[in-house]
Amino acid sequence: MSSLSDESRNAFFSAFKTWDVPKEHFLVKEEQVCNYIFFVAKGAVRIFYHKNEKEITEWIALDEEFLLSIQSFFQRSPSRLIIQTLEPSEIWGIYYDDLIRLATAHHDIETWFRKLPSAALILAQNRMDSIQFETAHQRYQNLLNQHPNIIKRVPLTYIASFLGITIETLSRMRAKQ
Amino acid sequence: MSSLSDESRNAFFSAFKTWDVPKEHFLVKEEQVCNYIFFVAKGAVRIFYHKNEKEITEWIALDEEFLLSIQSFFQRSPSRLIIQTLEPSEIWGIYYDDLIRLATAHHDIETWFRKLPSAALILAQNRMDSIQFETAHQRYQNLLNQHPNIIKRVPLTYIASFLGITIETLSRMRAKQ
DNA sequence: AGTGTTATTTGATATTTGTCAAATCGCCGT
DNA sequence: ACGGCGATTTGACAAATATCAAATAACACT
Repeated sequence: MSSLSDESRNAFFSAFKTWDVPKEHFLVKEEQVCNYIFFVAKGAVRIFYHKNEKEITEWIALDEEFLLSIQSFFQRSPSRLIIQTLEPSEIWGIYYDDLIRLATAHHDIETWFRKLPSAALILAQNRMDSIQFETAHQRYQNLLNQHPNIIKRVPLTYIASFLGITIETLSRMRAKQ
Repeated sequence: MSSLSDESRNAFFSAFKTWDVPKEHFLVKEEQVCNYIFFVAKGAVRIFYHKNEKEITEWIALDEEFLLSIQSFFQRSPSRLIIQTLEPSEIWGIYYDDLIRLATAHHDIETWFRKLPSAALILAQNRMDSIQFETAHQRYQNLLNQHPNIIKRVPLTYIASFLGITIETLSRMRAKQ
């Protein structure tokens, strides 16, 4: 994003649609195609999937963060991931076809756009790393350091699910500072 | 790959270079750019990275499997991942520039190529899922079912590292069938 | 074949985290 | 302010896996 020219950036932001959505509104439902790259202008949104009967939180985006189902958006296929607001939120979104049009017209947008999946892959690998090699306590501390607002604003269930631990364990960690 | 026309497939395979490499040969060293998509025609290759002082196995490819550092190959940036043979192997590789040339000439190759990062993302997410929600024993059983040859041919250290458990635990699992 | 080296197995114990149950807190609507 | 209900905390205990140490097995080289 920082790599875009002013002109491209303007074109990019002009293409956004905006919505005011209530709490627990679905931006992408299960098996829907994710047609937008979303930007959470204000609010809180979780991205999760179903595993057995449970809902597994993959990420929680607060104010001024992008999110989407990369796989669904890029492969134009139904999404395993579900995207839902946790608070009343102001959401922006750029539609797939519009983004393709922009990418055709602006080479730097094209470049940015093309890098998204492999950038997401790096994030996924980092997260895997953290689940595999860090203790639950370290993961909690990292989240606390890097995203204190998530800890403050979001109910324990979602955080515990994101960290891959039980609510009880998370509660105990929180207790000893 | 199965989606390619015969013509494209021929063009694709003609573009491969081939090498006979000894055991413990590096196909990609740390911080090098991964310039090839590799195909392990015969042999065994591990892909791993350094975490603290340790080597973490990300995957082990045996005969007739593709592998590469997606992130490095697509972003043209230094690889965190290291690729090294575990046995004397016959390796094929298609060079980045050649693949780009092919993708320009053959639309189905372009499509295949473009999907690689988001396809890899799905695999990464599945693996994360398995690390997060399956027990070590389940992961071992799955590997045994899906890739029995890895268990047979590859030293415990690499397998244990891939499964995210200690050698001792793996040895014990193996003991009780 | 014999020796040194590395890989694997086995045992005892510690640690981390999960599970189940119950108590308490905090918020929402009236 | 009150009652109710979901969210969070706390406790006791169980399960899975790691750690450390030692024994044994497999292998590579002369």
